[in-house]
Amino acid sequence: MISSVKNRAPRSVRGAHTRQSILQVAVQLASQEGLEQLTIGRLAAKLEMSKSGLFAHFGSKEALQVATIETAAQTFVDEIIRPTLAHAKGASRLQALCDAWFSYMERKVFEGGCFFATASNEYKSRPGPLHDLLAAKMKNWLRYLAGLIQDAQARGQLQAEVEADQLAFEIHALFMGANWAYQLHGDARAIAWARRALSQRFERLAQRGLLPPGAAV
Amino acid sequence: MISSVKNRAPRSVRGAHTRQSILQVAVQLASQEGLEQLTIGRLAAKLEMSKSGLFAHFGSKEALQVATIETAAQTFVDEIIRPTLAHAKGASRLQALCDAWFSYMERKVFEGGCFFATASNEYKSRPGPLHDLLAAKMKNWLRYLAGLIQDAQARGQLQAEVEADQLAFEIHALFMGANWAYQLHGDARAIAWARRALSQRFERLAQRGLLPPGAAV
DNA sequence: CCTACCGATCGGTAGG
DNA sequence: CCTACCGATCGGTAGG
Repeated sequence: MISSVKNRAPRSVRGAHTRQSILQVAVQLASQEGLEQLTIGRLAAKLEMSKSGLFAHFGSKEALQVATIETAAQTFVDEIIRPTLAHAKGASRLQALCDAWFSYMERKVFEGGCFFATASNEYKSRPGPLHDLLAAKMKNWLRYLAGLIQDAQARGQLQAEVEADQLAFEIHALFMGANWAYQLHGDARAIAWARRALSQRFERLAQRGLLPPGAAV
Repeated sequence: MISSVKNRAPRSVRGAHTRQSILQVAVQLASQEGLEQLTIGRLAAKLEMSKSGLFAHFGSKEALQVATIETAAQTFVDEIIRPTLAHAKGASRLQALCDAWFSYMERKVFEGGCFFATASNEYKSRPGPLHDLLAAKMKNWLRYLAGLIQDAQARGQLQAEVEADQLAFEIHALFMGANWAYQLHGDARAIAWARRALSQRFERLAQRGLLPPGAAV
C-alpha cells in the first residue's frame, strides 16, 4: 500500500523546522517516560501548540514514535559513532567508542539516559512494529560493536580466542548496567564500575603490548 | 495519615483469594508491558470481572501497582533467594544464586522476562513513589549480591582485592544484559554469553582452588 | 497551523 | 462483588 500518511514529507522549510523542534522535545520526553507515554496531547502542551497542529506533522501516533526513534538514532550516530571514525580501525577506535559512550551518558545527551535503553526495554517483550524497529537498530549496534572487535583482533591487538559476539554482548551489558544504575540511583559510581570492568577486560585481552599505551582506560 | 485505602486488608478468605488471583495476572501483564500499561480496565477484562469490583480490592491504581511489585518480589525471593539458602555461605551460595537466576529466566517465570528489569527500567528516570519503591528493592538486591561476594571473600574463596560492590554491579549487568537480549531478540545465545562471562570472571577471582570443583559453571 | 468535534478508554465514585 | 455513572484524556477527523 502506498502510504502518504506514514511517510509524511514536510511541505515547507518552515514545516521541516517545526517538525524538528517537535522531535527534539519528543526524544527528551520519550527518553524519560518511554514512547508509550509520549502522547500527542502532552507533547502539544509542552510546545504550546494545538494537538491537531502537531498531529498533522505525523499522521499517526505510531509515525510520531517512529520519527522520534529515527531522530534519537541520528543523535546517537552523531555523538558516538561519527567522532570515533577519526580513530584508526581496531583497538584505538573500539576504545574511543567506549569512551564516547560513557561521555554521552555523563553529558546527559538525553535527559532520561540512553534513549535506546529506555525504548528497547519498553518494547522488548511486546510484539509490533516498534519492537521490530528497535530490535533491528539494536542488532545493528551490536553488530557494529562486534565489527570493531574483529578489526582489533585482525590487527593482533586483541586476543582472537574470544568470540566477537560474546565480547560485544559484555560491553553492551556494562553500558546498559551503568545507564540503569546511574538513572535509577543517580550514583556515578556505576559509571566508574563499568569503566573499570571494561578496562580490566580489555587489559586481559590485549596481546604483546600492541594496544596503544593507556588505551585501556 | 492513617490510610485504610492504600493498605486495604482483605475482608474474607475468599476476598484474599480473589486478590491473589488478580495479582498473579497483574504481575504477568506488567512484566511484559510495564506497570503503567497495567490498567484496571484491561486487568478486569482478562479476569472477566467488573472494573469497579477489581478496583475495590486496591482502592487506587498506585496501590494496585505497589501490590503487584510486592507480589513479584515474593516470587523473586521464592525462586532465587530461598533455594540458595540451602547452600553453604560463600562461593557455593553465590554460584547457586547465579544458576538460579539463569534458571528463572529460562523457565520464563514471568512471561515478559524479569519483572524487575522491566519495572525498574520503566521508572528509572521518573520521580515518584513507584520509582522510590523499585529503587529501594534493587538496592537491596545489589546489597544482597555484594554480601554473598563478601562472604566468599572472607572465606578465601574469592580474591579480596575486587570491591564487592564492583563485582555485584558486573554480575547484575550480565543478568540484565541477558534478560534484555533474550526478550528483545528471543536469542538464547545471550544467556550462554552471560554464563560464560560470569564463569570466566569467577575463575579468575578464585583463589588456590578453594572454590568447589565445577563451581564456576 | 487552528477550532471544534468524535468514540474509546482512563482512574475513580455512588450506591447497592 | 455488581451496575451505572463522572470528568479527563486518549488517538484521530472534519473543515478551514
